[in-house]
Amino acid sequence: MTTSSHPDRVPASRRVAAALRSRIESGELRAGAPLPSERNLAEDFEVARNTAREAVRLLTDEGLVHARHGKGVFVRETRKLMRFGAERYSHRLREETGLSPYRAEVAKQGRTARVDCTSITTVPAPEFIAERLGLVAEDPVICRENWYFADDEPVQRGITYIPVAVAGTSPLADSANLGKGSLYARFEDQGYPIATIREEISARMPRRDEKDRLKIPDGVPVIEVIHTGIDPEGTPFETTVFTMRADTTGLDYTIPVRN
Amino acid sequence: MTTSSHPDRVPASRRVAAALRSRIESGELRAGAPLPSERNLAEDFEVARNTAREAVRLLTDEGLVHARHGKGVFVRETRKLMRFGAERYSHRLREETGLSPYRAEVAKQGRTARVDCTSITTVPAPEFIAERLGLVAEDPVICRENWYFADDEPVQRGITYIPVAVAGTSPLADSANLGKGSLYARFEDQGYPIATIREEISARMPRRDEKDRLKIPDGVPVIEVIHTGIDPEGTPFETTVFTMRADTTGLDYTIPVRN
DNA sequence: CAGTGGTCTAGACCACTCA
DNA sequence: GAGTGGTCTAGACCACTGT
Repeated sequence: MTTSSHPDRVPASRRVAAALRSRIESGELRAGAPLPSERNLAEDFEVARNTAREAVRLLTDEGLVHARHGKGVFVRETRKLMRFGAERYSHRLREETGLSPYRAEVAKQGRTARVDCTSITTVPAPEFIAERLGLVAEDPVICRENWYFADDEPVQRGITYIPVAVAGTSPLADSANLGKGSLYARFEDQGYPIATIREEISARMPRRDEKDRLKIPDGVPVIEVIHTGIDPEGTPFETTVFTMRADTTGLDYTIPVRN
Repeated sequence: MTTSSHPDRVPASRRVAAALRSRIESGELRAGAPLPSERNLAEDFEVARNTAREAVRLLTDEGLVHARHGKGVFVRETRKLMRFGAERYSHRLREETGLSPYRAEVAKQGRTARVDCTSITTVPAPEFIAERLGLVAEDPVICRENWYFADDEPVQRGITYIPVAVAGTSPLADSANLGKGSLYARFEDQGYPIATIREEISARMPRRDEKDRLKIPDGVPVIEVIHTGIDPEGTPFETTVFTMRADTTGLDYTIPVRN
């Protein structure tokens, strides 16, 4: 009766993880509180340190806790989300504040925005960009890479593709400093007021380089938005790929439904 | 050991991971192809099996590969996304097809939809629901839990909250079978045609139970959408929390920009 | 310095898959 | 039965953080 083929034996690492998880969910371990050290967990649960470590990793992969080298493992703080919506492209908001959509959003949350334009190049359009801009692949496009910060913390990256015909000789084509109202004001100058946006949204785990540059902790995915700006005639004039960390950033759209 | 003071700063597991990653990105290892077994990797790179295993785990956590017990580790297939947009709430689409928004979307992709309503209960409104429905917390709401499948694969879960005043004695309050056009047709019957939707989007790693029930592989996040349906007078009449796996599902919105 | 997590080793056995 | 990944042990040393 004691031994048999396969009892529903739960691996030790999951048992330890489940115990910790319930102590977190019950509120016994609050946000910011340290977990017992791996060596203590090993002792308390009578497992090897590697097994305790595996348990902690399971929680890390769920985004419940995060480790700080040399300090300990802590219950993750629930961070306030900044949610970005369609109104950030509003002409009125731009006129009232003179700010770019990103700056306006961050200012609204009482934080300090910074945007670094790290590169402006002309490249052949990748296929998925050409599709969205009504070009054929390899057509040249201006490619602007921007990094967005709030209180000096990296928040998102945006890579904007602009047909050369749209950018012309305007600052869009080569100037890092776009002036008052920023990118969308310049599109308006060029004869492309934004009337409609298309936003294609997905989520995935960050690649190593993204994780490093956006300082994304373990167990946190990124949201990827392929954003396309469209003028009143239905002509797309720019596509931007945004990549943002999902624990501090989200989206919020209010959309009329057609009948 | 070769050097003593400051040997190469890159841990062996990351070196192995980087080597595999570049073989994947170069196309040498295509989607669906097996990686060398952990024991082979250990031998080839002259590390312990656990170290090779750690390397594989790094790739798994990036969503690049996935392990199948007893078979091997395989480069993940890029699966075609089903993207859900606002037009799925369109009255016209409903009239033309007689289908619920989900069924219409899945049919459009040539797959077979199934929706299981697993529970209908009346509960006190959680705070975040009460906020969105203009209620006070604890007000009773109908709570409908639905599971959505495409070709018998689980795709998403939706938990819909409806004020009892809205549901009345209609099928919304208690019937799993909602009839032609489904949920949004019934709201229309009750005097709440959908005019506007608000969609709040975030992403996170799945909890253990979500991972199991949605059959989500390692390294794949979920997208969470808090959807609120609003009538022409601006009255919200239902809020649904959707949870969907991010490797097969996405969102696609076309939104007019206010000036 | 002591204590923490990060990496690594060299084994072992279990659970699953497939020929 | 042979080969795969999954779990586990009992050590070891390194890197980082505090005092």
